[in-house]
Amino acid sequence: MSQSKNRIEELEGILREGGVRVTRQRAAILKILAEAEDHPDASELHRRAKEIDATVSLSTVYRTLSALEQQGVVQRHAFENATARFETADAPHHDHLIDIETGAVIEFRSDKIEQLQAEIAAELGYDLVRHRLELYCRKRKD
Amino acid sequence: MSQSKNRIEELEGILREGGVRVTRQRAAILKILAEAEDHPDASELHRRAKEIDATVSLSTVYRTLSALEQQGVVQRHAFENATARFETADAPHHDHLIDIETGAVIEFRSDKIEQLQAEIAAELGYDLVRHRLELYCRKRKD
DNA sequence: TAGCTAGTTGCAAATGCTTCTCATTTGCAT
DNA sequence: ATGCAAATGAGAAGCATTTGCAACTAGCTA
Repeated sequence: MSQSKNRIEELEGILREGGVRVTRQRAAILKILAEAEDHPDASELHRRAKEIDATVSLSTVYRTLSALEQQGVVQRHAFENATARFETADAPHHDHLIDIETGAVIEFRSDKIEQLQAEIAAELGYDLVRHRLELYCRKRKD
Repeated sequence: MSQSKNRIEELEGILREGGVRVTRQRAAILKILAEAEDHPDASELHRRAKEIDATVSLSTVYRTLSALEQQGVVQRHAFENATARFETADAPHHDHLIDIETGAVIEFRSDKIEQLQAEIAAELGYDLVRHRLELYCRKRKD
């Protein structure tokens, strides 16, 4: 896991450069986020972070997530009928497929769709700033 | 406006068939919705509905919207950092472009994107049930 | 047409997620 | 080491939305 250790140090560096202090609590949250393979929400992050540092409060989780989001280190997603979920913003841009039975999230990317979106915006006289594309699916039965 | 009058009677019929009573309050909300050219939120609908029937409460607006949504008569949208907005579900399926400066909503449709979405879901072993595609844009300057 | 009854209503209180307040603590530049 | 602005924990506050409850009413029934 020295891989993720480097990752974490890198993220801490980004924060310090952005004038954001790396506290014990933030280090814990950062570690949890960097190692997360899923898209946890604030209370799940809180639960996990407390295992590293029991003093982390839910307020701090929210405050840290906002700070990290502003630094571009974390991305926030608001999927349908659910609390906000988070992921580190290291992977290249992607959209999400949500399993409506389990809540599992799968990442995917389609350059064709990306391009079509920009074209549509342009046709309507707009510049595309960002988008949200979510596919709500059910596992194929057959 | 006898056009929209028919529309409203049609919607009322759908409700009655679904075992949902058409009360004074619901009739008012339905009329507002049928005539709306935009995508109002609950409190805006409340404001407008009160002009027809001053007794309509915000609770009833919410309860009615839920009922209408369940009957498939209304669609609910949760755009970024905003309260839920509603529209009648009569127009064929479409996605939305949101002007991030004014909050204005423009509807569009791309069969190519629709098709690509289904293909992506299939490739990942899923059946696409529904999706959400929103383009957050800024009006082109020049 | 009057009556019945389950569905609806308004109001206020409750929810649940997220943000804020404030007194106290702490990172980190000097 | 010191100082001080930034960060923290605990709990209160916000806000959109939902819910409990007692009073009403749509609309079927006789």
